[in-house]
Amino acid sequence: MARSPLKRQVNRLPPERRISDIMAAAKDVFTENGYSDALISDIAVRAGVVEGSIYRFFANKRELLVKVVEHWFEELLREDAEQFGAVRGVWNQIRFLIYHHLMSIRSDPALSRLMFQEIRPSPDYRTSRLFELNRAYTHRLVDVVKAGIASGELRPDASPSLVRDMVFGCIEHRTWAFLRQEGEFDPVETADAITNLIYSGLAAEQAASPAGAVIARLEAATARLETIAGLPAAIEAPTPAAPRLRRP
Amino acid sequence: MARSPLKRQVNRLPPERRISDIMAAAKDVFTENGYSDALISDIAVRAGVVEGSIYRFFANKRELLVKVVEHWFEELLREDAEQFGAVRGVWNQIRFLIYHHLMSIRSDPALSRLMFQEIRPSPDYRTSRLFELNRAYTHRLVDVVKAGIASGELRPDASPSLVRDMVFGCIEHRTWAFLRQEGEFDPVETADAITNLIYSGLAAEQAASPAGAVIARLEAATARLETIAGLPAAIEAPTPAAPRLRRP
DNA sequence: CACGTTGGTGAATGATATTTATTAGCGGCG
DNA sequence: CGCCGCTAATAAATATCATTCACCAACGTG
Repeated sequence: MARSPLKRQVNRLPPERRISDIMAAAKDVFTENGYSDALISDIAVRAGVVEGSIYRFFANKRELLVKVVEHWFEELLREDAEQFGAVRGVWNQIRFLIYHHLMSIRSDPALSRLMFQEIRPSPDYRTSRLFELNRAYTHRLVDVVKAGIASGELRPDASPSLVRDMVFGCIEHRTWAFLRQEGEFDPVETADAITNLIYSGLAAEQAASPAGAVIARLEAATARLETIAGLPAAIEAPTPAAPRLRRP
Repeated sequence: MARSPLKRQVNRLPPERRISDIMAAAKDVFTENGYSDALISDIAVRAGVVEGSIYRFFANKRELLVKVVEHWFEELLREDAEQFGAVRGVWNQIRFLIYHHLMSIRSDPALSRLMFQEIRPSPDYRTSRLFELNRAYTHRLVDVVKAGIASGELRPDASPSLVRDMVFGCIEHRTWAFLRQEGEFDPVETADAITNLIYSGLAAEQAASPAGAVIARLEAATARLETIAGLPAAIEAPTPAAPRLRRP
């Protein structure tokens, strides 16, 4: 119980300086080792403080991680926002958003990784500041799509939120290999490919698949799905749900 | 040092029985608490064994998780595979794969979550059995798209792997809210919406945006991207990269 | 029925995040 | 100018788990 009366050295620095030192050290250690293999003791050493001091500024290891990622994401949003403001035209804007999301992943893969794989899965994410930031970030695409629909450039029956999920989901799937530090990708080329696909869809020219035939196939598919998957009767077979054809 | 010579009870059961007991208990504890908050001691109690016994069958906590998820995923593949074999037609097959991925997530959200958010991100995932299984699972869509291109039903310039990323990425993004146990989704409706969007794309009718105008917009976008994003000179501006129009 | 072997046991160990008792140094006040 | 209380930093203690290990119950074998 009795503690030896050791001489101790005290490191007195302005609090902002300490906080930014700790966050900088934490960023390095987290990105090098991942969250669970990052040691508080390691962060403390690199920040030039003692372990206990970290808990004076951050409630626990997880809050430290969140603060580090928040800081990065805020920077990202700030610089991105002013550039986006200068882009005109629906098509142009969609392409820009895709391109920049790819760039942000490529520019700091380790932090993107922490964001997508460590923070977003956590149960309290929805109530966090990062959730709001990310929401605002991706919502720009929703707004662009809505504007495009309003102006008649995009299909009126498209779901803006589905487009958002498709675009950002696609980007993340595409970059997963890269996030594991394996391989490279070209943001411009990738952005163009994604934009192109989301723009034109997968179907061949009308000539190759006449409307009637497609709808017939779809109806067959619907019927079969019910049989094969054993859908409970409560869930209705989809109403026509036909792929909207160019010329109905 | 000396251990007290306590009487101890020994639980002698066929090894397969013990293993399946442990895996069942582990599945429950992992899905209830998530990986890092799951306690080995808790798993041991529920399986009716002692902590040390778990390490007789599984090298460590992580291997136990992997085995649990592998088991689930194998079941999933088995039943899915025979159903898929009965589906005919490109369009039909794409819709089926989307629908079934949605169903698998909805049927066991907690296990899907462990697979996508705990296992897939890990660094050694690429060399694991689950990686191979998942690869085979998603590769079916790649094959379907290739076949569709060969038969002329799908655009010949579509990238099959990009379609795969777009579809599975979209599904996962869409179901994230659900994975956090908040909200519901209707697999049939969702599958139809996704299939529809990937099929027809986002662009409005040709009539509404004549080819010339779209290409002009695209070229403007390309030029602007270089300026705004400060692309290094080494990365070339994308070649026309025009959205392939229905009637070039 | 002695005896080696297998596999199960539960306590010990080790690694870390977090807490706490204690003190260094600053600033206000006599 | 010096004492004193207060705040913030410190280093050691504690708590929490995963993992290991020394020991022994049961089974099979000769």
